[in-house]
Amino acid sequence: MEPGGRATIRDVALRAGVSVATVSKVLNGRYGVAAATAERVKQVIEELGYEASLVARSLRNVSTNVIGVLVADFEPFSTEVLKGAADAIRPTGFELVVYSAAGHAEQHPGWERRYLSRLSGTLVDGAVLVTPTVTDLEARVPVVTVDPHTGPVSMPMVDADNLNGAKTGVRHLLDLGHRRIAMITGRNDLESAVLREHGYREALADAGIPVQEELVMPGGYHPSIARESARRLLTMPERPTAVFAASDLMALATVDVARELGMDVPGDLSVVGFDDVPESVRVSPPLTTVHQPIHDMGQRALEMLVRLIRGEEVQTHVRLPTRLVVRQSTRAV
Amino acid sequence: MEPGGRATIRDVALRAGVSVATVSKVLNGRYGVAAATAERVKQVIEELGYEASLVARSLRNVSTNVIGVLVADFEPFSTEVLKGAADAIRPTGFELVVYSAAGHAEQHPGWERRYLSRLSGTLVDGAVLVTPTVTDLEARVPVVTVDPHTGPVSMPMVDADNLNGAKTGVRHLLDLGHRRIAMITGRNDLESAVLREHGYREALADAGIPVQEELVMPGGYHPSIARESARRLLTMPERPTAVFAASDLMALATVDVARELGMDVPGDLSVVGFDDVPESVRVSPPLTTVHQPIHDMGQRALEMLVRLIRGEEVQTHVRLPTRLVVRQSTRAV
DNA sequence: ATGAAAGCGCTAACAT
DNA sequence: ATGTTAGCGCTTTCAT
Repeated sequence: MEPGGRATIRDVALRAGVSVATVSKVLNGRYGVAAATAERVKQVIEELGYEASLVARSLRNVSTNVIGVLVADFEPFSTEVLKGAADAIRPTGFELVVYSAAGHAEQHPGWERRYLSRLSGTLVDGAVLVTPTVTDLEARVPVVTVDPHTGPVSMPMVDADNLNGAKTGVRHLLDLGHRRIAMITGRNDLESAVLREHGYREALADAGIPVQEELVMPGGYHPSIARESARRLLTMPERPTAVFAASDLMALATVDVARELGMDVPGDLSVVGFDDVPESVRVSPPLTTVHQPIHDMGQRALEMLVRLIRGEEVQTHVRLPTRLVVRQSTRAV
Repeated sequence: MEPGGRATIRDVALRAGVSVATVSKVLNGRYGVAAATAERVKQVIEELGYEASLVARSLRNVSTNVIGVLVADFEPFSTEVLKGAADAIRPTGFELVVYSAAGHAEQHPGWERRYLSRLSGTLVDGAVLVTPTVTDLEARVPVVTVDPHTGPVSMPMVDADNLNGAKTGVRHLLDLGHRRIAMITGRNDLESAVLREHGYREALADAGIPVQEELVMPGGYHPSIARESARRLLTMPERPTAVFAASDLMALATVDVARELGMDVPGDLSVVGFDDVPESVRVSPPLTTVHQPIHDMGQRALEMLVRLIRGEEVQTHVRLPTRLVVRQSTRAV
């Protein structure tokens, strides 16, 4: 063992005067080692601060006792899922490794397939995929997805009730007397975004108000695109009195634009967001928005995964309720 | 290759009618492969959706192009560090794996040593340790620590200016005319907590006010312990008019206790926290607190690590400034 | 009770 | 240009 280097099982074996096989047995509590020998080996392990390499071990073993969470990036949504997953993993005895494309995901669509391929069968016993773009992966380990994109979803999934969340948000505006309600949409390739738009349309339909297509503008979940759309909406001859945005960040952009145009929120314009990100409460006025139980989604996904790994049955689709949080960006007309 | 299973390099070799060595060469862009052969191999790789196992590869290679972040758990502090690290890693081309003890850390002090041992020399080229309890690890890869515990720190580290942050917080109370200022401290084994207490003492000393030891109470960074201390402080015959808590969560606990005792914050009691966690703005009244640039700490730590991996020089200790955020939990006496 | 040896998937030095 | 082989650190038969 080089100075400063990591001790390997061979270093331990050498120093204890036994074979690596014996050390391995001690390590894994297998039978067939004399008490005295085991004791000596343990002592050397202690001295050397030896710890078996996760990599070598998992190359050899079928199971690793490690669960993987794959994320495209660390942003508010994925980190919140992570917290939920961490809470759920505690009692299970599994350990957690999170693997991130670190923003290279856009350049490589299908990152989840590649990552899963790189990790499964070796490093992890199962994986949680957060907002994957590919939804019909086959892996040699169980996989659960959280808030996947559109497409045929062949994997167990956890998502929020985007449809009813959107309906509730729009109905809130309706209840306040708004009739000209615009929407800034998300990305069409995201199942959640599509459902939020459906919710908007259904809420209006339920109220007997025809959807005016010119009031439905793209936002792409991008503040800059949302700004553009907000500007066009708010400078229309007959402008809307309320805007429902498919995400908080887009709602916030809308508030900004309204301000720039000299309007007061909620005085001249009511705005409802979606997600309930931390920022939504830090801004002024605090944003009325539809809360997504992101933490719980992470928790449930992990629980499902563990059941799957243990060979138990699971519900293939868990949909968690959303709820409206009324703050101060909405007001009666 | 079993159906549904992962393809290995052998499957690719077999199907392309070449040796595994050739496939490996194609995979790594090495010379010595005929264009036609390379083409065929690439096609098979495509067909099979083959991706080299990270584990097998890193067992063999010295370098893996992966950076590890080791955290005891996913909580607000560590996830914020993660976001910073993710932002910093983007331009570097490294990928990120986060390994978590998932709450088993308390039971196994020295988790960072074990984890580092399990990962270094194999899975990762370097590691960032978030709030490690052990500060003098030697690993075979570069390591940078974020906000480490007390002790001889032999590794490069990033932390916040806890001393001046605390001084600023206390001085703010002093400026508001407070004289009986209590403190609820953190954990003595944490360098940051010790410095916060020093800052409190220095600020008082600078103002010519002797520290009254009965006003310095333990909080252990634990809301429940903080509650106990707050209760004792606030029921003293000559109770303090202000409390400086070493963390927001303890400050919030103090506010709760004050309420239970029928006091108004900030009317009857001013409270200053430390950290500026998201909750501090969600509560009522929003908390005056000392902001820690956690995101930047993660970013800087990762940048340092990459330099270290590349064999460049780094500053061994980076201390980032804190700043006071005045909200509504403080008022002049 | 102990150890020798094979092999997990991969890369690289060394044949051919 | 291609293949053979050794070996990374570990676990697990299978001998002894």
